[in-house]
Amino acid sequence: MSYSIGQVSEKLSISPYTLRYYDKEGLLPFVDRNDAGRRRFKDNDFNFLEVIMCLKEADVPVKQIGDFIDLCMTGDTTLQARYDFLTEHEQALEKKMAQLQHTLDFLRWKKWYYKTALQAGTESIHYLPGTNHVDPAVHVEFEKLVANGASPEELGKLA
Amino acid sequence: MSYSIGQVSEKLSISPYTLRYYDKEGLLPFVDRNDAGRRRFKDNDFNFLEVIMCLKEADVPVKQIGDFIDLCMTGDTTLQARYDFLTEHEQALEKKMAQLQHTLDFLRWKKWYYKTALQAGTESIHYLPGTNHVDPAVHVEFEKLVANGASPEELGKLA
DNA sequence: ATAGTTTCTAGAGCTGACTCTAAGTCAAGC
DNA sequence: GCTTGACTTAGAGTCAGCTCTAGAAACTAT
Repeated sequence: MSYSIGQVSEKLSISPYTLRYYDKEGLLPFVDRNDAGRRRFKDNDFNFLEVIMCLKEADVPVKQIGDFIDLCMTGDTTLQARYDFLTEHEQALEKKMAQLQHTLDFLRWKKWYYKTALQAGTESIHYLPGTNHVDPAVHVEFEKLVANGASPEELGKLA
Repeated sequence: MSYSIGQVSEKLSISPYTLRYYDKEGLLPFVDRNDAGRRRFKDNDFNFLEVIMCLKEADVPVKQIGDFIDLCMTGDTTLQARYDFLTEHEQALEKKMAQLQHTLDFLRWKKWYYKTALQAGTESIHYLPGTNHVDPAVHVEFEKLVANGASPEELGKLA
């Protein structure tokens, strides 16, 4: 069973332009061609494509994905290097997810800030008296609620 | 207390170029200028900068961050819109984190694939007999281990 | 006062990742 | 045989998000 670039494009929701671009960048050296020079993807190629999409999702630059594919094509001598490559990006991803959790918590504190402002009808309840500058005590209050067991997610929810 | 662009750059580890670029894009309308036209950041401005960096971290495009800052400058009539904006990006971020968890699990299954190949000294243990195509049963085996309570993270770890 | 550092603006340049155009090839249906 | 549509290449164009340059003005330290 083999697939044209259009069929692969359809299956993976990637434009044929992008697939050709990946090929040009050396990400698809495993793809065969027919007599007319047209790309014929095999079933096994989807394993590679899956890895490529995974690494893209993990924000690995196209060039580095190409390096990994090169390792794959070289054979068993690169097994350790491939393992190390994946470990490196696993760690980067873990770090990123921790960072995003931080970001999410910040977003939720800001939601609580606006929720309470909405309930008061004005943001000025959060300002230092006589200014339009936020009172640092407001964030402290939020942190206190969280420390007492409230979840940031729930605190941000509008009734 | 006020801060020059260089001091802010230092504090937040953002280049002055980038700060000026953000200003040009309308992200910093709250920043004052001195008589000579130089930017003077106030303590309160760091609240805005914190929000800007948070939204950047959440992959919100610069233009949309500008829209949010515009809402902030407009006053209490936009409280609901600001709350909704944050909710929208909270949801996008939750979705993204779920996707990244998927990606992480995939990375770990591939680590296990290479770990077992390394232990065997060759990737060919995963191939269908007489081919260099991966046997789909290999992934099934991994999934079985996970279903039986093994953690993908541990399975991928080299002894 | 002067040298060195920092800042200012406008605008050019860069990078990554596509995205498309042009001109041509090939396969399928009428 | 001829049209239609999917494919090919090389190379140009686009977009976001910086990043830097040039030339002028303004602080800072001696």
